[in-house]
Amino acid sequence: MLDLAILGLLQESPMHGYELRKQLSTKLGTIRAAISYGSLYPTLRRLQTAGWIAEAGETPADDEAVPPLTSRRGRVVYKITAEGKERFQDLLAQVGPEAYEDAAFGVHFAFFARTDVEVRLRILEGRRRKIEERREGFRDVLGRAAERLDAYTLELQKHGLEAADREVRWLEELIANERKNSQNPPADNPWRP
Amino acid sequence: MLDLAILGLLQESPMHGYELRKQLSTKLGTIRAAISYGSLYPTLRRLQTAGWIAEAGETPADDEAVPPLTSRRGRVVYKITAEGKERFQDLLAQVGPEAYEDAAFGVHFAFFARTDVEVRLRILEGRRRKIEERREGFRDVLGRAAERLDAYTLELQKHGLEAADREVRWLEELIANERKNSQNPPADNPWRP
DNA sequence: TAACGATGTATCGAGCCGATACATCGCGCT
DNA sequence: AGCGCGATGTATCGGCTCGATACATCGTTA
Repeated sequence: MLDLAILGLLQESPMHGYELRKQLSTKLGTIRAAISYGSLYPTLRRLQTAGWIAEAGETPADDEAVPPLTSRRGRVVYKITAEGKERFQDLLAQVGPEAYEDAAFGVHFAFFARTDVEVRLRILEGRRRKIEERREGFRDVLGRAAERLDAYTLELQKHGLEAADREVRWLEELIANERKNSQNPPADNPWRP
Repeated sequence: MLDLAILGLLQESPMHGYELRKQLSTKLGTIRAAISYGSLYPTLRRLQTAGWIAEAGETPADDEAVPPLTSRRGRVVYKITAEGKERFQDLLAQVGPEAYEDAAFGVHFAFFARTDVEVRLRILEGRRRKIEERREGFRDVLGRAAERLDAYTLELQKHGLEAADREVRWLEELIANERKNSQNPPADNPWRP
């Protein structure tokens, strides 16, 4: 899940850890909050071991000795490898039920511009079903057990129901748009690097 | 965080793990999804070791031998202890910055009916500040960097902004209500067991 | 009575987070 | 010049949590 996100970002341009984290935070909106370094760095090492990414060297220039003193660790820039790009495409295409969860959905959605239309539709519809179920859960509680709940729990349920409802409508718009655009030529796939 | 939730529920009535999980899921609305058994059972044991909760026995009745055969594990009902009730009150009152995070906020909110007004206000206002910051983050991205983003990322940001905006308004309503009710006698603290 | 789904307890590996430590860089203040 | 301070940057550790899995019992229905 983090794998997909990192590979996707590195595909746009080489980057080091800190930058990666920042881009992730903004790109993923509410759904996925911020990624922590305790997850990021181990993942980077795992990806490097697997061969999906490699260090990019940051122009070593012409020094005689390697580090003069004070170990000098400096920033580590990573770039994606050819195998990494394949892996990215695989991850993009293979959509299991976990892709509808909050976090994973956010990541998948963030790279929709590089995803096939059919896959996009599959994900959006799966997500919609999931949120619809959540919405029905709220409805049930409010309908069947409202009198047994205190005022605050009730308020929380009402707010949850409304949020779910909005999200379903949002997804519906997106789905309708995909269908329309897949009829006549999509004109463009607006992704600006 | 799970501690608070479990102690709170057990205060309403003794319960076993499975039931605990169900109640949690519905009571906590969207904010906190479902709690997994991999978290629940270890936590229960920890709480029991600490002395906050104890097994309630489930009416052992009058059997001569303990388990006839087939180890017969059966359901384990837990009840809260006196120390546990103290602990619950402590956890309710001590509101650090972590109480404004999604998960913790949901749990705290779920037990607002048994929380002091000042504490309720502190939590609601802290939460509002947090969501306001999140909202500003979305605004910044949409204002400053909109032209550099692809259509889907843009859409995600817009949806995030709208959701954050709604939540701020919701919190504002709740805060206004608290203030109003803390002026004249609250009339009642509607919590039905 | 046999099958099946809901109920129920429990563990394991892996992922992820928050806190923490440490180092460097650029900037402004005095 | 010197000093501090916040942003940038890499890295680890303990602990919590999740998803998957296993296993057992109960009630209902075919």
